[in-house]
Amino acid sequence: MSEEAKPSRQRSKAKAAEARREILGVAARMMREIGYADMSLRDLAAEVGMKAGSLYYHFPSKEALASEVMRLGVEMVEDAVKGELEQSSHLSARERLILAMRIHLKTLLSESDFSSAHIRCYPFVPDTVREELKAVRRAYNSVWNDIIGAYLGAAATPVQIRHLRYTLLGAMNWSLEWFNSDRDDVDTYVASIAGLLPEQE
Amino acid sequence: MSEEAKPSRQRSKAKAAEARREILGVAARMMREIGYADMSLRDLAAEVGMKAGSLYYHFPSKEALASEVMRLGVEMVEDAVKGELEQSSHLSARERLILAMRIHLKTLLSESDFSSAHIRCYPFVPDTVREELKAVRRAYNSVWNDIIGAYLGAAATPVQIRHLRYTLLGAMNWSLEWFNSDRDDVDTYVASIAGLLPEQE
DNA sequence: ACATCTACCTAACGACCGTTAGAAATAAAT
DNA sequence: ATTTATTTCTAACGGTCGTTAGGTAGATGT
Repeated sequence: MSEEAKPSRQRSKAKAAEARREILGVAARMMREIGYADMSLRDLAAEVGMKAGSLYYHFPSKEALASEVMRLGVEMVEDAVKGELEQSSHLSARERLILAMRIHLKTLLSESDFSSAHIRCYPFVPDTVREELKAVRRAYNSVWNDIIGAYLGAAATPVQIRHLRYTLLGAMNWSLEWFNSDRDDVDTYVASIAGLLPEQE
Repeated sequence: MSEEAKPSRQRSKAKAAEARREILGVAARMMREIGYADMSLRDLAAEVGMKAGSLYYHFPSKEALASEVMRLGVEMVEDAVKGELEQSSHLSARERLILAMRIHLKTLLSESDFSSAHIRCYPFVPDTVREELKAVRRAYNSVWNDIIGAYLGAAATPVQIRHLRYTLLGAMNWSLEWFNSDRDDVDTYVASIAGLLPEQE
């Protein structure tokens, strides 16, 4: 309530923040669709109703913009997965794993251009950007290590965990290459993967 | 033996063919490493000891060059997988599936820059190139449909086959993002995936 | 010997790129 | 009304890109 009535100094800062968010959103979509290299700042600016130079009021460089898009992409899936898992402590380790897959896939395929932009662009983004993303990526990896470790049980070796993580994340992230929301359904595909995961004793 | 003594008209044509092959090989490696957009024809030419314009003696455009690299990439895995399967008709459907995975992965990770270039660059290559690749890609997909169909048995539905294909190809192709030949081993990873594939009755 | 063909080079064209300095516009504060 | 701060624009810089036209050195053919 007091938000809208605040002194106008705040309003203008809110305006800048909104422009920033819009730039990030458009950048995420463009990176997902055409990649980092082919995303020109002139095209990006045009889509948010600006000229290329004006973007530099909000971001110091194309690399910094892309880096933020991709960092948000990891944080979004991580928050979604962790948030859902916290509400589901009553589930079995296997059910929690399957739940995590469903959330990861839903975020990727229908909710976050940021996450899909991260996955698609990571291999070809400048080294400096990849370096900046190392920490968030490791954090998200460790989330999956926990989930999979709990599923495989105490006898699981680190390499077993790592391999299963690669297999499952590969099976999920690869969906960016084929998933068509007109034809495909996230829950059906998750069930299909889940069929490969036996109950552990 | 008569090859080296052939009239020099042949020799010169062989020279051109060799330059062509070298260009293709370097292009494949560059596409895998830095992507289609960041591969400049000047850099590519320099690596084969030419100037950029000279590439146009061998290829009509960058798109055509990339298209040929990627087409060869599919044909290489396809030939490797089909060749190995033909020599292994005595194996069970499950064993044949696992064998196909091993060959696909080996080709991808240690033998063919062409195949990995295809996988990595496909999402961001010009539409015209993707269009040209539709046929070879469909052909390779149908190879996997056959293998997986035989594994799942007569009761398998098309969507079951498709989902398992996506899962397995995703798990394999994703290895381009993490596989490190100093630390990882193809056979070990294949065994890990195979552990998820139960024997069918 | 001369002519032809092969494989490459030189030099440039026009287009687009990320980025920057400084002006202009818009809104806010006094 | 004037000053101040915020946000965007203009216009350009230096650079790289794919591509092309025309030239050239050397091998080949007659």
